[in-house]
Amino acid sequence: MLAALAHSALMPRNAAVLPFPAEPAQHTRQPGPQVMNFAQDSGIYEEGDDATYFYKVVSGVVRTCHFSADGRRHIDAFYHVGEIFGFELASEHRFSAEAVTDCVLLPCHRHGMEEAAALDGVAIMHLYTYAMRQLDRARAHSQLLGRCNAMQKLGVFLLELSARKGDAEIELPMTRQDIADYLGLTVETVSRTIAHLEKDGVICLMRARHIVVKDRDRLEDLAA
Amino acid sequence: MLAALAHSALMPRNAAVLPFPAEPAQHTRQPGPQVMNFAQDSGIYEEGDDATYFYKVVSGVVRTCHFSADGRRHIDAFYHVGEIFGFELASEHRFSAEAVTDCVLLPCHRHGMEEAAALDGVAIMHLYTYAMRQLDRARAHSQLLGRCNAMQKLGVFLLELSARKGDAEIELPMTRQDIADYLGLTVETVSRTIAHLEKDGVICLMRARHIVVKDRDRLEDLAA
DNA sequence: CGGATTGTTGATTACTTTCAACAATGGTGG
DNA sequence: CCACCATTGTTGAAAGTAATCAACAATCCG
Repeated sequence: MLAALAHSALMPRNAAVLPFPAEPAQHTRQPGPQVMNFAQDSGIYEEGDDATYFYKVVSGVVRTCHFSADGRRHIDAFYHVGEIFGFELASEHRFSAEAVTDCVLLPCHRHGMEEAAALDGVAIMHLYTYAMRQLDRARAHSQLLGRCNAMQKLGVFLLELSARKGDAEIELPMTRQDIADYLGLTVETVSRTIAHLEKDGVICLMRARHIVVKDRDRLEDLAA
Repeated sequence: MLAALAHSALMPRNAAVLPFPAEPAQHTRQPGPQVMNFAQDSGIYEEGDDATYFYKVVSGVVRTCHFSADGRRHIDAFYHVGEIFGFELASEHRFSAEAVTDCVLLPCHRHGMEEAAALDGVAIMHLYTYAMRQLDRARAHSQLLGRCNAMQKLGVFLLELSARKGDAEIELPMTRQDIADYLGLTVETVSRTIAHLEKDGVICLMRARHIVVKDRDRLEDLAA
């Protein structure tokens, strides 16, 4: 069991990885019949739905979000290939989930996971590790929202996307509105801030959704 | 094991409870020699310290925080009696912890916990439950920081304190600066917003640290 | 009592939002 | 294949909210 912990420590910091269901599904060119397809902007589940299933992203990007009484949307997180979302402690989902792009998802039955955990110490250790990683992510996000101005928020956001891809060239899967709702800004501010970064030569805006990080150091200074 | 899950579901939503160490310590009038005392504003651990110990609050209030390069402080969370803080996935603490008031804390050895978890399915289930509860808390905080104005932030903050105590009369253990750093505001804005709430008759400011919620409904409307 | 800390209040500034208009893009059907 | 329309993104001007700078009041300790 402690070996499982040690192993976890070696995994990438923010990865949302669970060992179930079996990995093969994401490696096959033709995903088995157990995967589901979701069109861009379609809902996967809604806040308050029974959390019977959680999902692993096989391809595409997913957002989890919450709508407040006055109609404003808060995006809690984006989930990329290989990541897990929708796993809850409570019986209901606390956020809605929607497809940012066309997606292939692998739905996993929650009770299956819990039964596996009951039988298998390693499985539950993974559950725990998953929860703690998500926690780190959520805390980092709180810090970003609480302490930073628009420029810093965008800086961190772009650096994260770039780091995830391991490349200075970023293809944004989400709209400006998505970015705004994730960073606690408005579309206009996101747009203006990106324009400002381009004017300063920190990034190059090839197309609206295609950005190249020109000066990573300066971006990191901003994001500090 | 599933019984343990069901039990967890009955516990208060945001409680940060772990079964270790044994509960008796918090019930004795004279805590045993294993507890530690911390004076107000003293540091418990610093960001980057080895996360050898985590802590349970026996009395007092603790804040976990992070200092950014430009000297600004972000308070991640406040921990009250019975709650656990400083439990990490990584080997180092990601935040500093400080005593908001004079505190009595019960330090717990991390490896002790992990060994217990390795041997005991219920123990690790509690670990998992703890992590997921903290996650809910962190996500709610992100939402608050990302989507709300000063008035709404203060509304939610005061309602939480009031709910925790189960009383409309609140004794604030923290300074305005603490509140500001927790809500992503400045001291001045916190002070002004509280004054505004008082002028509107929503709260009554007995002393700076002693607030009575006069009109809970209106406060909830603000906080929505 | 006196000094330091904490909290309040006022005036000004800065940043972000809001409102508005327009440009670019992408998908669809003729 | 192109034109058209809806969606998405950008930019400008004005307004609003919170931050900053500054001064003062209240409170807490020694």
